[in-house]
Amino acid sequence: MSSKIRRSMPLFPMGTVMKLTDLSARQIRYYEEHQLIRPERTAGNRRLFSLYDIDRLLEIKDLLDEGINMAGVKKILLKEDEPVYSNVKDHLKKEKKEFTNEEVRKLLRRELINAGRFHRDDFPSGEKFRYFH
DNA sequence: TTTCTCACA
DNA sequence: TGTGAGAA
Repeated sequence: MSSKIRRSMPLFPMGTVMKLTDLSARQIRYYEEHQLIRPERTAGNRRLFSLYDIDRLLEIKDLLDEGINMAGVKKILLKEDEPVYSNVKDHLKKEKKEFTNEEVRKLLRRELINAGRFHRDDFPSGEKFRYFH
């Protein structure tokens, strides 16, 4: 899936992100210090944010509005950064094992099934796949 | 003009 | 978190 790549594409400068998220440059840079976002840099050291970064910033803002402090926000968002098998390829890589076409199809099917149980907050520990948004 | 880093009456 | 200085 290339949409994932496109979401991570560095596109927007600070000013645009400030308007889009209604956050101050100070806040945005502060969240970056806390590893909540990882914007790229231009040759001139200017930050370039991706759609994914903007989405993260909006989530941070929501969590903060809900009264959660930075420590809490970090715990929640960094948790999502844990090795997550967002696609079969990553899963295969993690397994260090060759999969037959049939096994790949099984994984894909399971992935689609899981994708369906979207806004259901039941993620048993040990769950191989997790989805957000 | 915009954004960056650094620092704090 | 805000804000201002000095640089790029």
